[in-house]
Amino acid sequence: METRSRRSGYIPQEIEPRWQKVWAERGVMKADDASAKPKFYNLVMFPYPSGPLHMGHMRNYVIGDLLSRFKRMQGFEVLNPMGWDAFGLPAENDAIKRGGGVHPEVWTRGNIAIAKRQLGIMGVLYDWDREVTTCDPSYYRWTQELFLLFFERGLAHRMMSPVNWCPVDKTVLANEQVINGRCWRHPDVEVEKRDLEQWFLRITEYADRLLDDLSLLDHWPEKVRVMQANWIGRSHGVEVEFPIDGHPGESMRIYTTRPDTLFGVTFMVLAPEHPLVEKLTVGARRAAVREVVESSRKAREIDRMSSEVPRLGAFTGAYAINPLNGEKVAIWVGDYVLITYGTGAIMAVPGHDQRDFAFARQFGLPIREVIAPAGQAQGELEAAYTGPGSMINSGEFDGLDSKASFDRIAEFIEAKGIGKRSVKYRLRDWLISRQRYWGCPIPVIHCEVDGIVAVPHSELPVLLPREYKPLGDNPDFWRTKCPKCGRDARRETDTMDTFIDSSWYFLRYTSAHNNTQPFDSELANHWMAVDQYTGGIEHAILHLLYSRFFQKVLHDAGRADTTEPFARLFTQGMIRRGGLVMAKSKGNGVAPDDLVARDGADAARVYEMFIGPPDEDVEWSDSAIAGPVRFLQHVWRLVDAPGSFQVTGSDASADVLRRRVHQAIRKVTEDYEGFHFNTAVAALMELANALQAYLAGGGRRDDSDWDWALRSLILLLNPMAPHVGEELWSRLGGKGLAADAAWPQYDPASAAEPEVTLVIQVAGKVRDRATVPAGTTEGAALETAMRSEKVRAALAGRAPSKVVYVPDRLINLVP
RNA sequence: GUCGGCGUGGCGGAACGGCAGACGCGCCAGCCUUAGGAGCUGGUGCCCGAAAGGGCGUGGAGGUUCAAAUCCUCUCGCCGACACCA
Repeated sequence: METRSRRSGYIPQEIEPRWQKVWAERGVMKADDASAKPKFYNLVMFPYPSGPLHMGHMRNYVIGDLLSRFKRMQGFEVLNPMGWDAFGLPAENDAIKRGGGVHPEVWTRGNIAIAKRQLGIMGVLYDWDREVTTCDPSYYRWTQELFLLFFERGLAHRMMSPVNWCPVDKTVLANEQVINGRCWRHPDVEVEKRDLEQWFLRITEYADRLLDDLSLLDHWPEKVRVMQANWIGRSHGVEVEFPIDGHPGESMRIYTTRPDTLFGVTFMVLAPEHPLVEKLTVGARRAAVREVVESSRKAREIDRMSSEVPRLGAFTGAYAINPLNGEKVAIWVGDYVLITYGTGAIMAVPGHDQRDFAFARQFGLPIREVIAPAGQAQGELEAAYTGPGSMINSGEFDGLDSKASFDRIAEFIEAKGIGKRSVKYRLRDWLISRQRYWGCPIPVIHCEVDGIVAVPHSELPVLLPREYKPLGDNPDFWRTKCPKCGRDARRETDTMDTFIDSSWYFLRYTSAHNNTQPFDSELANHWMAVDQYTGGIEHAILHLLYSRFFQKVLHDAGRADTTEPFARLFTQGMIRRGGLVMAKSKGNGVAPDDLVARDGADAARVYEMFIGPPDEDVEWSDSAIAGPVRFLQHVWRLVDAPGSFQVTGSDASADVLRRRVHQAIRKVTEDYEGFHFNTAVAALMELANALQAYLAGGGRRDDSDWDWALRSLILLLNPMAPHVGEELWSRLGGKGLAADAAWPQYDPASAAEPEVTLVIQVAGKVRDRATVPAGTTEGAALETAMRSEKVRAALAGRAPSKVVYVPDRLINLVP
């Protein structure tokens, strides 16, 4: 491929490898644990090495590298590590697909090598001494250690449960990995429900803290915090016992967040799986009820999740007694009630709950109004009224405000001993068992006598066998002895969800070679929390919630001071091409290798920053990279090619040049800090244009103003285009590496413009402009405005009745 | 359905309530050149006009304000998340 830059003298292919070598040799991005400088832990979500990286992935790493270089120049000791989320199904699937028997480890290691090389040619630097690879025994032995820590603290347990099963991956999935009833990896594959005994982590014990501490994360995107809060789904309600008519001692316990509607209950509904269904159903209703139970069991998860009517439902023949008003209400079984939430049973208030309303309509059940919006009953309802109002048809509670009555009624219920206040969560415990080979083995042993026994710490790691087949099919792996009694025992053959691996890797980076514990607490406390975490929004719930959970458990275990792992979070947008997200599977990826070969890494980096706001999705353009290419050539010629600009005779003022530089330093610094990289590029281009205008006006290249202006440009550009930065810095005789240079400082007074353009409006319309000294008074501005013929014409003889003056900006004359 | 985000030139996108369209791509004209997919100079929202100048313009309709892309209400369109959680 031909380069675009034959004539400019800027040949990226000649300088890039040279500087990459220098950075590596001098250990530019090595983090010093003992540095006296303020620390800055800059982290980009580590990748799953599934193959070559494309420019969609690269956006992330360029942002991270830019920040690391910027923060270093600002005087921080930067920790900027990288690693590989290397366990996972794609390694197995790919190995199977190719049929050639490629071992997942070989596949994974190969991909790591490719990605690592690609990061290198893009000029992206890391402290590779701290590299972690989650599939390496030197890492997963500590994942196992942490599992045992959870186990010993009662936070890891095994239980029988209806779980999500992906028939393609042949493994169970966490709730978080089921999207609309489908597997997160296979959007066209519906998950099945199976009853299996599985390992869970008790994340629900941390639900309150995970929710409440979101308020500490004021540098996280609001969107992510809202998503996590919704996922945790805490609700405050009341559990109430409804006695069963004709079954003394038996009662139906329901959960409601609307105790103010208790007088509006016209029927009750049990989930099909509820144990009372079998007990309560009367003979004549048995067939109909069984039909509902069977159909909903067989119904595909996806249908059951749909809120479309018709629903499955049947009357059981039994009645409950409303403990508040003594009314007998029919008990139904209905598939819209979930056994997994609350008590698996509800009181139905069709007047004020849309789901109950639909069910009542479908089966011709009564509807009663107990909340009136403006104190007035609405009569026949077309839909449930779910808003606030005052209570009616509610005995002694009539007239109470529906919202305010919550506590009144809750107290009443508690006083009568028929129920109690209760908090429920949508969040479920985290299912971590996976029936796969390529994952971290769960370090426990099943003994017929001693039950579940932890593998002794001294015997870790439980190594994955080399042979690629399910662990359950590998007796050499699972045949073992009980550590307690020494009898024959069976090793656990499930591996862990790979999200466990990534829930603590940021801690491992702080002492990546520690061989006595997962991480050194002192070093972790030094570097944590991560000051800046950058990654994709797709992890808003999964990875970010799990990592927060781990951090809190490790805090409770006395291993870490910090309770939140990531102080500041940035979620970058995705890059599309041809309207689709850039992805290997879509065949629309742009290889960094090709761009580097043609235009150089710096142009590719600048283009990725210039392409649009980093938090938004953007469309890749194959032609628009020409702008950044020209820009870098332009900068190059400012340093290197004295004769290449026409002199046009415009003014060359050193004052103007100095001002432009101070303005650019301010703008670029603020934009880097605020993640406005696209406008930072624009500011750098403007500065380059200002330097050129200075030359075009006959400005001299041998004075100190020029030299300082040029060096400032190079340093501001350096985090974004580091190879050009180093090369030109050294050609200008800069001391040391640009990467080690101090960030330019600006002086606000020197950045201020002495003259401003005053916009002159008449009745809010721009009629003229005038150049006036900064700080012009209102009186002088008005005088200037009235001298304008255009203004006088617009006023047409009328005198302004009102004058609005915004100093140094605008004057508006209102007739 | 609920919640959230976004609608600005041919294109990507700028714009503390105060000059709409910075910066760039593309395009047009000129210069330089053996050559141009290089470089340099200028132009480029739309309409009327030779020009000077004028009018109109940030999805649509209202509103607040001296002043609205920006704030408020309604509405249309696109995108995303959640989706029977009682």
